[in-house]
Amino acid sequence: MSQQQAVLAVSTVIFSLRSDPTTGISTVWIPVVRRIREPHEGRWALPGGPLRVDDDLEEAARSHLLETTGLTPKYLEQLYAFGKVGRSPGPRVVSIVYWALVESDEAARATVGENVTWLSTDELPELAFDHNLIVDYALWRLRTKMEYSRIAHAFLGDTFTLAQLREVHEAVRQKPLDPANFRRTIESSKTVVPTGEFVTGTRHRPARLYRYDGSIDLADSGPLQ
Amino acid sequence: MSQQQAVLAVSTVIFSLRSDPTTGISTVWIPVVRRIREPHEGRWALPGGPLRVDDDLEEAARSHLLETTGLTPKYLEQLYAFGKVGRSPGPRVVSIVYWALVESDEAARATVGENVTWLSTDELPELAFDHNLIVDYALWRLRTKMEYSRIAHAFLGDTFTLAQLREVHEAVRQKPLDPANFRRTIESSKTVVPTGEFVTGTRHRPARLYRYDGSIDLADSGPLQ
DNA sequence: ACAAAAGTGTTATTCATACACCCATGC
DNA sequence: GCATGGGTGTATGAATAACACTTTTGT
Repeated sequence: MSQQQAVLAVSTVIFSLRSDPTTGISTVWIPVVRRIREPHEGRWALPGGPLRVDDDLEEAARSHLLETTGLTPKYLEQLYAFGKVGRSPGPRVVSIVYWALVESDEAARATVGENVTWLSTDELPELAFDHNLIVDYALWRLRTKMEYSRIAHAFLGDTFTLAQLREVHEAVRQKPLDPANFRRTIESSKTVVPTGEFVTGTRHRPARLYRYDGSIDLADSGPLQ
Repeated sequence: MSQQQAVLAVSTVIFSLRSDPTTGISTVWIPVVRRIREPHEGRWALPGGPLRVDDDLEEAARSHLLETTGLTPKYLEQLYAFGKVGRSPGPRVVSIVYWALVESDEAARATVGENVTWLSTDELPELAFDHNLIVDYALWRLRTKMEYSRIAHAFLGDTFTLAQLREVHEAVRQKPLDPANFRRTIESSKTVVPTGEFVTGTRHRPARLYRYDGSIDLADSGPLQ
C-alpha cells in the first residue's frame, strides 16, 4: 500500500528532572501521549505529528511541546531523522525528531491529562513504533552533551546553588561528583556569576546563589546559529 | 504554490583529501553537480535528489554517491535535516543531508564528467540553495569529530604510515601537529597495529606501516548501530 | 554541642606540549 | 659526508581526581 511520497512527521523527546519522593534522588523523565488510534492504539508515544507544509521544523517541535505539556523548552535541538522503511505500518513515515530540556520546577506543574503522562527513563515500558530506540539515542546525546556543554542550566531556574547544578549533572550522568572539584570546575569555566544572595533556612551553612551568564550559548552548534 | 505535503530529498556532502600539486599540502575537497534546470540552473549543488518511497535514507545517500562519483564511502553519517520554509523556491523541500568520507586515492580516480567537478572547501563559490551553509556545517562536524574519533582512517587505505595519518589530521584541523606527540597519542590509543612492513624508496629512514584495528568502530554513534 | 552541607587547601596523577636528540636511509 | 624525515627521551605546566580540613548555619 505504498503511496507516491513519504509522510513527514516531527516528534520531540522532552526531558525534565524529577526527584523520587522516597529516596529524594533526581532522575530523568519524559512526557508521552497515549495513541488513540491504530497503529499501536493504547501505547505510549512521543509527542508529535505530521508536519504541516507551512511550519518550520523547529516551530513544529515547539508547538507539539506546548500542546502536550503547556511548557516552553529552555533548550531545543534537532536529534535525528528516523526513516527506515517499515518503521511504521501503513504509509512510509520519516520522523524528524527533536530533543528538548524543560525547567524541572515548571515541569512539575505541567499539564497531565487523560492521555498524557510522565515516565521515568529508568524503567520505560514498550513504546509505540521505534520510540524506545529514539529515546535511547536522545538519552545518549543528553548524557554525552552534558559532559562538554552547559545544557545542565536548561533544567534550572534563573538562580541556583552549585549543589543544585551538581545535582543535575549527577542525575543525568548517573554518578556522584566531588562537590569540591565540581565547584572549582564550574568557577573556572566562567559561565556562572554569583548573585550575592544566599539560600537560608537550611539546617546548614547557607549556599551562595548563582546566575548563568546569558551571553554564552548553552551549547556550541557551529555554523547553525 | 504550496502543495499538501513537503517534498523529501536526500543530499550528501562527500569529503576527500587532495594535495595541492604545487605546495603538496593536502586540503579538503567535495564533489558537486551542476544543476541542469531551474531553480539555480547552472550553479553547483550537492549530489542528491528526491527520496523514493521504498529507499532507506542511508541507502539513498549511498546510491547518489555512487552515481555521481562511482565511489563507495568508507564512512557515512547523517548530518542534519534542513527544512526551513523558503530554502528552495517552489514547493517546500526538506533535505535530509548525510556526510561521507571517501578514500583519497580512490577519489583521485573518481568519475568527473561534464556536470560533476571537485571543489576545494577553502574557496567555495556560491552554491545552489542553502548548500554553502550545509557544507559549512558538515565541515564543522568533520573538524570537531576528527579530534575525538578515529574517522581519519576513512581517508586512508588499508595500510598507512603514521606520517600519512598525521597528514590527514593536519589537513582537516588546519594546523601542524608535533610528529613525536602525535605518534605517542596514536600508539597509546591502541587503535592501530604495525604490519611489520616498512615503506622503502624514500630518501630517509623507512617508515613503519600500520593497519587499523577493524574491531573498533570509526566513531561511537551510541544506540544507533 | 552536634549534624550537615558549604566551601577551601593540598597533593598525587595523568595528559598536553615543547623540543632536544638519535636513527636509517638515499644521494 | 649531508639532508631528510622516522622515531625516542625528557622536562614542564595544565587539567583531573582524591580527600583532609575549616566554616556556618539549624536544632
